[in-house]
Amino acid sequence: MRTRLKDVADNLKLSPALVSGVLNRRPNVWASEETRKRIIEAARTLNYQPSAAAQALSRGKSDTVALVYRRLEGPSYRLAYSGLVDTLSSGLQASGLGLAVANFADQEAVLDHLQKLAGTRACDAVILWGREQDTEAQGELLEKLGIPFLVKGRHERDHPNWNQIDFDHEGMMAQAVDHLADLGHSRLAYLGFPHDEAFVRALRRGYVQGHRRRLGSDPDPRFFAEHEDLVAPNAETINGWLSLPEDERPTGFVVGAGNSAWQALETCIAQVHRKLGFETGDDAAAGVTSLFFTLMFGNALVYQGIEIDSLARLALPELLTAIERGEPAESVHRFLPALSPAPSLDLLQHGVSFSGDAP
Amino acid sequence: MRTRLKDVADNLKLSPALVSGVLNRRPNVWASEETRKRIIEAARTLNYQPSAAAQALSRGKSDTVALVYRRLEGPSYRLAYSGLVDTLSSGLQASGLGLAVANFADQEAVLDHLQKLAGTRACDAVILWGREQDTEAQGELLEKLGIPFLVKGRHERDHPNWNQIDFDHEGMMAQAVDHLADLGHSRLAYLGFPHDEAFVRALRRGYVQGHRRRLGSDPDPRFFAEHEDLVAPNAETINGWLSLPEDERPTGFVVGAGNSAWQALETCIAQVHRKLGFETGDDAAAGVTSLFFTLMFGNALVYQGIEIDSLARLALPELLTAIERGEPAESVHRFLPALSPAPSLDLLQHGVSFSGDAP
DNA sequence: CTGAAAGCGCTTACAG
DNA sequence: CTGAAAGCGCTTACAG
Repeated sequence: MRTRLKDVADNLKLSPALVSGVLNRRPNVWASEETRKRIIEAARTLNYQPSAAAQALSRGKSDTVALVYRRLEGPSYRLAYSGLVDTLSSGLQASGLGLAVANFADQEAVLDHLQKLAGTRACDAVILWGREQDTEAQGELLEKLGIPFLVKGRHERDHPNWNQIDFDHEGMMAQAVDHLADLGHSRLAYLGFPHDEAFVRALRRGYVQGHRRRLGSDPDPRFFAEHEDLVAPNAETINGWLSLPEDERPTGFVVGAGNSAWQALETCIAQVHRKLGFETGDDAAAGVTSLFFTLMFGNALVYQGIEIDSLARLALPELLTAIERGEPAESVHRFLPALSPAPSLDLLQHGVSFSGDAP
Repeated sequence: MRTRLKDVADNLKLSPALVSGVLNRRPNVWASEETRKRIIEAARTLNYQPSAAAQALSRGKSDTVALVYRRLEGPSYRLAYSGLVDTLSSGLQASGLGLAVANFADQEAVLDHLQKLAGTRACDAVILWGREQDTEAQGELLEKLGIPFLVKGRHERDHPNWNQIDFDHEGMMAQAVDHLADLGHSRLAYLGFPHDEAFVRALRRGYVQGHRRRLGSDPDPRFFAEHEDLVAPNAETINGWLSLPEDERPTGFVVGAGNSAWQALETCIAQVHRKLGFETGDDAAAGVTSLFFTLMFGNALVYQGIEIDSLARLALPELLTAIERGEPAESVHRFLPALSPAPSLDLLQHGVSFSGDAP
């Protein structure tokens, strides 16, 4: 049988109220040092653990934060979330809070669940993760329901007062431009995603603004391409660029896309007997990659494994404060990761060479 | 203000007990169809949601399952877990159960937390994930505490009665041997991990037994190598194999290791102007890879993205039954995925060739 | 078919 | 410094 508060109190011939007060360090509870010691000792000896349900019921809070999101298909989404739960759970645990996770296939189910969470009081706060097109309505619902929340994404325009967190995509692209300019490249090209999502727009914007600021001009529109995450369409565009006269073609590449763009870039460049690198005469590239990525031929600086958990770690304190105070947190967090060298197989050092075929 | 059971009852001039009984479809509650309809309708209208805490307290169960694990460092571990939480959460949700997640840096903290979970009754069952060396003691603790649990891993020897789930690593390796033999290869080599973990041993065992069964002999001990997940040591071994006389060297490769082994294999084979493939004259390989993996030069059948969530999906029903019955589930589940073609860049089709240097 | 009552295990004023 | 009492919002026999 589990030991209850009453058991501890009976054991010490004290009232449950006093034992409860001491164990919870309640400020206006007066007990001699001696009594406190006995209480704490007895609780330990009897292995007393307060019932979570009873505490939740009487305190009116669950000491639980819910992570709620719409499930997205495909391994890249999975990847993008990996590590998130780890970080959230351990961060919350450190503050004595539990993490409940719930995900659903469609937005309607998510909204239903949020409504239910509010009704059953199963959590004190919510963390929303996912694409802005989903999280926006989710946040609005929580706002209406008066539940503190933290949302991943870029809602600064329509909801500047939301507690929100995301990468500083603009800054990331600007850093990439700076790096290439530092290496001496002035004709830059951009490989991005074609999607109409907030982070894609931010990458785009960051590239354009970085280009203006650092190189004093708008990017050459010929050298701006956005393709799905497939090798072939990227390769076609890149081959077009590379077939231009030597003094016209781009030599620096900013990547705001996935691994397929990188693979196309490396392959195409190798086929014209060049490579990505940091030396004079090398072409150069910088930008984002997926979590697992290895260059085959050359070297480049990348945002690799840009850790989604950095985000969580950054915004969690604010959320915790909001939970304690019971009022919404208001803050926009943007995280700017650093460029670092991508791992490379350095195949060119190991006997690989190319004839001139195009993919 | 939230609406409580009492509000619904007052509204209908009924007793809370009746309303509760009808809403929970309790069998020995008698109410006219008309009354039932009115109750359900009123609950809907008033947006009544029973308090999770109150239900947990009075029912003595939390309708929550806890996923507890020791946090392992490194992206490959992350990857191996990605998708797990998605699957568990949605699977449990479908049965009206919530998922609580807690992870800790070290084993001691995990055990503490399990003890606490038992004491606070914060969950009805636990799912343990991680390496056998950790989960074994965790499972033993839960067994002692009398909490139903499901554990990922291979505990069939010491705890055959545990509800446990893992891949059929033996079967996977045997399938790989069969595939290579089907292609006509008889001199096989094995690239594995050097670790003393249950799944590594199972891969090893599966290869050896598969080799015996299909090829009628023990594997050639010269062609058996286990290296850390790094390219260089794998490449050294493979180069040794490839330098043997044509009619002695292995032509089929079973991989029970990570992407580095594959990268070494591909590079070394390409440098002797061969490639992995399914045609006569090709070398061939089959085995496990990490979630994100692309061949550069050739083709092979792999267990790619062997989905950890298949495991969860497979064992969850059993766990749910155990929770309902309140007694431990007893069952060993092994999941055998199918080999499928790895994605390939097919660089050999696109102008890549090799000189003879060694990595 | 229906309702009053006790109980789940805590917390929180409040009176001493 | 201490203890009796009410309350959190349900569920569950139990008596009608």
